[in-house]
Amino acid sequence: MWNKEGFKKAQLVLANKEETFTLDEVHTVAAFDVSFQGHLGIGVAAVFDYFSLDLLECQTFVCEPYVPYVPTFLSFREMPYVLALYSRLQNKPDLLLIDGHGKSHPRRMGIAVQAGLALRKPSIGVAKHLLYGDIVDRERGTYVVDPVSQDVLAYAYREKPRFNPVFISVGAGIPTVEDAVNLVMPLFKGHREPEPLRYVHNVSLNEGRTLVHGLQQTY
DNA sequence: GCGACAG
DNA sequence: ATCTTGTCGC
Repeated sequence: MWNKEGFKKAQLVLANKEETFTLDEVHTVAAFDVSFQGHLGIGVAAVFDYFSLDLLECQTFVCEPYVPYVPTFLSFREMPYVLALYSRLQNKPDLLLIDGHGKSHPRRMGIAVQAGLALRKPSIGVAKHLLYGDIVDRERGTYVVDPVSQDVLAYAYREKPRFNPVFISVGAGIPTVEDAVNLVMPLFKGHREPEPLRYVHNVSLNEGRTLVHGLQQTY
């Protein structure tokens, strides 16, 4: 079984791990997302051309989650999907885009960080809700800073003035929040979330509904 | 003790 | 995340 203390220790150990990889030229980007239908989790990964946003590949992985969702331990629930999906990708991407936080996490160990470390690939987290940190308005925009160290943890980005922000944070292999923002900006096309994440989210929901319908026809 | 809490 | 109906607006 699992327990919070064990998870927390694992996160603290990982937090000291060295990142032996860095971001070089970005030609392709892969987005990951997981949705849930009943007792099943539907993970989806899609690879896109970074510049044209042409879809190069899309993979799906369905299985029951091993652990429940517990705040600050999301990665232990969703990482299995990310790892399985990545291994199935024929086109290994240059950059990972993860639905969730990176270092904007109480122990700097959001799922985007763990995914980047595990797969040895630069990664960025894009979350729809704040998990940890204080919102501060600065001249250059709205940021999330650590309440203790004041470190900049994320950038709150609004594609349009009326949109709720998404929180862009560094996962692994990327120096600063500014770098993460610069890398993700070209992927926004008028919606709250960047296109690759919108795509995998939609596929995940559709796959889930298809599965449910298929099961219902069994009755 | 109180409030917050990615997906 | 998911459970859920209609509704306002570009």
